[in-house]
Formats: sequence, structure tokens, C-alpha cells
Amino acid sequence: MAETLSPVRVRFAPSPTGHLHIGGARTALYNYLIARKTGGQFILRIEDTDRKRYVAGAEEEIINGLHWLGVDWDEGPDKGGPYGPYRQSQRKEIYQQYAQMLIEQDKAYYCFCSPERLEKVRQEQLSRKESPHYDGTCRRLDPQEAKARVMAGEPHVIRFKTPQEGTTTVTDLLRGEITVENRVLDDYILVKSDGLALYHLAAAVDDHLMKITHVIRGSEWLPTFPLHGLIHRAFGWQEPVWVHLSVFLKPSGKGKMSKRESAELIKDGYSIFIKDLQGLGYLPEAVVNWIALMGWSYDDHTEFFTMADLIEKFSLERLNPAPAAINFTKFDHFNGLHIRHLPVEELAKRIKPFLLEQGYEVDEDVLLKITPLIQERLHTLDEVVEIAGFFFRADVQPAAEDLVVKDLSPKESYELAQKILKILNQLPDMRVSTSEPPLRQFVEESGLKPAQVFGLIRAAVTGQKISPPLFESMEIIGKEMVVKRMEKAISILKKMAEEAESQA
RNA sequence: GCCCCCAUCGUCUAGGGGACCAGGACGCAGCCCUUUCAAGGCUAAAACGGGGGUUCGAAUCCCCCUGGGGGCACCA
Repeated sequence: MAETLSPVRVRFAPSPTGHLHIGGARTALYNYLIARKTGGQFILRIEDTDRKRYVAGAEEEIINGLHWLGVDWDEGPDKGGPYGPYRQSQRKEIYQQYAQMLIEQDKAYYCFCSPERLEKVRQEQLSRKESPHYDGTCRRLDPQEAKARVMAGEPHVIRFKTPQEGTTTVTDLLRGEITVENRVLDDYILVKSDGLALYHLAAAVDDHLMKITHVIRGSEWLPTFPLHGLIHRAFGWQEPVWVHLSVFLKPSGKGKMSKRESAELIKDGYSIFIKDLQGLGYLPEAVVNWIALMGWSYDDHTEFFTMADLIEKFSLERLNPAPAAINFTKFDHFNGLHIRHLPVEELAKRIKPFLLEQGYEVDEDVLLKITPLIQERLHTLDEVVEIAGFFFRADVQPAAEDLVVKDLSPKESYELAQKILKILNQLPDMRVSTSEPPLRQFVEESGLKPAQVFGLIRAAVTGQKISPPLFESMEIIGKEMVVKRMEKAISILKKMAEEAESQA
């Protein structure tokens, strides 16, 4: 299969009925990538023909989410373009016009069956263990008579006159030819009784009118794919290249993520909704890298991709049709990778909101100093609070047991802390080059292990058992604060030593 | 029930008849580095779902089975 290098026109066509999730984002991303790679156009089209399911704000969320990811489009509802409008609810008349053409050519027909009757037929078929489908009542109506009933104002829909014999073969770029028996295809409704087109008609008409060359969409469309081919052919249009992407499965690999499961993910610090990811501490760069690699690969060793890399390397031919289980652990890995690739100033900028959110006052200079210390320790941006919050707190609260040195008693720890404080007090400043040599010398002379001495200082100064590098941290905190925190640790240890004494 | 799609380590994947006693990544385990935690380096364990063909030769091609997924609306 030769790579398509001529410019493509592709589209992402979400319906504004819920949150933009990683599956939709990936579809948008792939469309965007192939458009940019080939120098073609990427179009955003809102498929809002179902007024009942319309969710206010959903379109805005889609737009914001895509922008955040770094995916932009050339034509769309927010920026216009030569083939607009780009909202299907504003294209009602266009679809009706095309539906009319089909009726005139006897490729579609009016149907007056009520939803109630349809439902009854469906139930009967189900009870007979038949696959539910339209029974064809109105298909047999005389066209003139049907037209008259329509003129008289009788409620009706328009159905596609699906061939009842033979087979239909459509071609998916990843799967090859797919052939189905026409008799298993239904006489799908093209236009609803409210006059608005259903997806099957609207998408076909728009894809043709908007000169879409490649339809890259989710594989939930595979079952109706033959119908879509049939519709294009009924109009005599050339079909676009069809590409059906794999689906995302839940981490266990057992089925798609349910609504409830998706909502509960947030408790573990994860989400499949793009709107949540920023607040959870994820980088758009990492999201893009992660989702790009679920269903697509470049070669057997490259895994780190920037958007620019992806535009250069992406190809439809290397798409994988098999379903992929979502792996959040790998997501964290990619996030850490991209965090480490960020310039320090940029990382500092992205970390700041998480600190501010905690109510910390963030000094820019301090922030720029601590950022390099935590850069390789961060997997998500919000971890900055846990790892480096002590830099911004006026006081720390070390746990008493963290201050007691391994293999030493509280009393011995207390005495050790006093010696350390004495050294600290004598230092002219707290620069690494000033503090490290005398403290290391002290460790040597004391016969203790570095881990014992530095562990005590760490707990006292940072209030944590684990922290960024100690000497660098002390330099940023400054002598005054270091001494103050050491004194506080001593008082805690003193109390512990006394308690141990009285118990003995 | 019917239709469609898919099938390599736990997970994401490389592999398009011999280069494969199957490679990479995440995770997991161990070691090294190291004041903690990370990061980094090294090592280990870990897969071609089953059965038939085709072929001198199959993870790779074909068929069946099994398993998994998706769909069967006046939703998209």
C-alpha cells in the first residue's frame, strides 16, 4: 500500500452530546496529523442533528479540549470556511434537498409508520428470534399516493431503499473489503419526522459537499459502513477512502469503559475526559504522545514523539485495527518523560498553578530554583505539592518517629541533632559548597552512616522522609530557616528522649 | 438471536513465508549509581489461543473452532 502524499481533506465530526474523551481526541488527532503531514485541510464539523441529546457547552468543551491538545483546524463552526455552515443543525435544507433527489430517483421513499407500530413490529420480530428490521410496509406504497399524503401534511420519515438482493462490498483501508448480504441491511431512516437528517444521510452529504477525501472515524461505524457506501453510490458520488479506527477498551481489556467507570476513575487521579487531564497534572504533549501510540506505531524502538514528530512520521498504513486496552501506567510514564523534556522555565510556569491552588505564595526566583530539583521526580504536575510544598510553608511538622535516627535511641538522636545544629550555626551561609564539606566531614568523624545523619537533617528541614536533594534544598531554604527548623526538631527529640527516660 | 470486526509477553506493540530458540516499551523483580525519593544504566521473568491445510519452510497465507470487541434507534 502506497502512502498517500497528496493533500487530504479530512474531518473530525463529533456530536455535542457529552465530554470529549481520549477516544474522540485520538480520532481528531489522527485526522489532524494526516492533514498537516500532507499539507491538506482538517475540518471540524459539529454533528448536532439530534436536538434531544444536545448538551449545552459540549461544543465549547470539544473546541477547548482540542486547542489544549494542540490540535487546530482550518475550517469549522468557530472560524468558518468555504463549505459551511459546519454545524449540521444549520444544514437542514441541504439534506432535505438531497433526500428529495433520492426519492425522485426511487432510491428512497416516504414512510408513514408510527414509532408505536415500529416498536410493536420490532418486539414481534425479537420474540420470533429474528433480527429487528423495518418490515417494508411503506416501501410498497405507490409513490404518487405517498407524495399526496405528504402534501396533505401527514407525518412521515424518509427511508433509504436498500437493495434486497445481492451483496454490497465496501473497502476499509485497514481491513480490506467487507462484504455483507443486502438482505441483512435495513431500510434505514434518512430524514426524521421533524425534517432533520439522520447521521447516515447528513454525513454522506457533508463529506461529499465538503470534498472530504478520507473519512477517519471510530469503528462503531463499521456495522453501518455498507449503508454509507450505498448512499454515496446512490448519489453517484465517488467514495472517500474509509478508515475505521480501533476502539479503546477499559484497562482490563474487558469491554468499553462505562459511564460510571469513567466517572470513578478520577478517584485514582485518572480520567478519560480531556477536560480533567490538565487539572490532574498531565501535559497535553504527553496525552498526545500516549493516545497516538494506542493503535498506531512507527517502528520497533521509537516511543517519544512531539506533535512535530508525529506530523512528520504519521501514516495511515501503520494503524492497527485491533482494540487497545487503556494503560494509565504508561500514561504516567509518558507524562514523566515529557516533564523531563520541558525547559526549566516552562516547567516552572506549568507547576505554579498547582502551588497557588494550595494557597502558597510562590516567589518566582524560588520556583525557578526548585524546579530543576524536582523535574526528574515528577510524574504528574500536581505532585509538586507533595514533593516540594515544604519550600513554601512557613513551618514544617516532622513526624517524631522520622526524626529518630535508624539504630539510635531518641536520646542519641537528640544529641546528634544538637551537634548538627552547632555546625549549621557556624556556617556563614547555606550554599551547597559551604554546607556540604563540613557536614560530610562530621559524618566521617562521627562514625555514623551518611544516611543516618542526612536522614535526620532531611526530616528536620523538609518535614519529610523523602525529598529533593538535601544540600540544594537547604541552600534554597536559607540558613535562618534551616536553623529554625533544626531547633524545632531538637525540641521534639528532647521531649521524646525525656519520655523514653521516664518510661525506663 | 442476527450481522460485522479483531486475535503476538499482564498491557501497548514490532513482525507482511526463511533474517525469530519472536524484538522494543510500560509495569514487575534483581543489581549498579546514590544521603532519601526519583532519574539513569545493566540483567531477569514474561507471548505467537486451538485445530486443520498450503509450502521444502508459517507468528506471517487459507479454512474451521474458540475467545474478545462492536453493532442491530425517528442516537451519533
